[in-house]
Amino acid sequence: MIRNLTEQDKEHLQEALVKSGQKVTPQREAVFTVLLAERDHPTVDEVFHRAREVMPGLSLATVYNCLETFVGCGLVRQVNHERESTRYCPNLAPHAHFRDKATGRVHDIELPPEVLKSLRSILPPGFDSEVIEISFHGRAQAGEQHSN
Amino acid sequence: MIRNLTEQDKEHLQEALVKSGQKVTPQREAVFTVLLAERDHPTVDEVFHRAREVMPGLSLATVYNCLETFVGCGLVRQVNHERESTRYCPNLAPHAHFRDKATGRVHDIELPPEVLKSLRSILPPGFDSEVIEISFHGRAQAGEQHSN
DNA sequence: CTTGCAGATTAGACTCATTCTAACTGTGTT
DNA sequence: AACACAGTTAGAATGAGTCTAATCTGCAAG
Ligand SMILES: [Mn+2]
Ligand SMILES: [Mn+2]
Ligand SMILES: [Zn+2]
Ligand SMILES: [Zn+2]
Repeated sequence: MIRNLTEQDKEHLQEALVKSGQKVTPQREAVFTVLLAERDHPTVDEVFHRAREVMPGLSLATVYNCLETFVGCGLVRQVNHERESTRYCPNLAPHAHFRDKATGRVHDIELPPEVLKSLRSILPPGFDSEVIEISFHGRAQAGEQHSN
Repeated sequence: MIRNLTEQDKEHLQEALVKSGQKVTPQREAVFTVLLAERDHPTVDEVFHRAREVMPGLSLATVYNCLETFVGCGLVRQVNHERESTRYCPNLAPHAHFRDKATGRVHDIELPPEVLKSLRSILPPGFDSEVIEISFHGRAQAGEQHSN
């Protein structure tokens, strides 16, 4: 269930960390592995429990630290929905999030470049946006499986 | 600075409250007045302090209650940005939010119907969204005054 | 080798926005 | 008057997230 990182993934991790002057550690590998294994936008706590199965001594503080580090070096995105616990997403392609009212699950929604562009175009001159967050909230029919 | 509600606004408030089986109270009027007076997306605490100037006995709990009530009956929108305190917005037209990195201020960004439509169109069949939240984060040049 | 250092990890304390609880108030009804 | 009921209130509780201070872990210098 928590299969190991591919060589590709390891390189991706290492490059991003080293590029921002930080080290690859067993804890960071474990946390990153968890994020890639199941792309269901886990909360910190969920990451913590999953990672512990493979590294029992891991602390919650370290999970917070690792995730912050990953966000900082662009390996992972933070996903916020209203006041709920922060979730984490390793999908680096531009996408929106859909939270299912019924299940609480969060799905990735592909964001085509032209839609992104039309969104940017609504900003009046003088407004320069680095981050755009788009989140939907509603119902997804069962059967509409994870476009996770 | 906290000028009174117009007859229009009073009717709007009353209608929304009564329609959902709730009462118009002095506290609710005060909180609503604060929201309409300065449309700068205040936090609960900011609403609290502003409303107190006009109603010194008002409690923080009541401000939370009023705002929740208003959101519930569609008088006001909640605005979330990452993990910051929740803000409140009485602008009922469809719009996005832009948070200025430098000042922390939140600006309303008009959302034209065709952009809203193109956004809805990215949802795969089976996904039915009731709420769409769009937030930008970046820098607004001074001089780009409140498109509040 | 030792030692020193810097970054990383850890447990636990702490913060603070928000929620909850239980007492109280005000208004309208029997 | 006694009651019902929504709303208000102060303060306690919650809990995600942050901070602190004590280790740990490589690695590099002496
Ligand atoms: Mn969100
Ligand atoms: Mn937001
Ligand atoms: Zn995602
Ligand atoms: Zn707004």
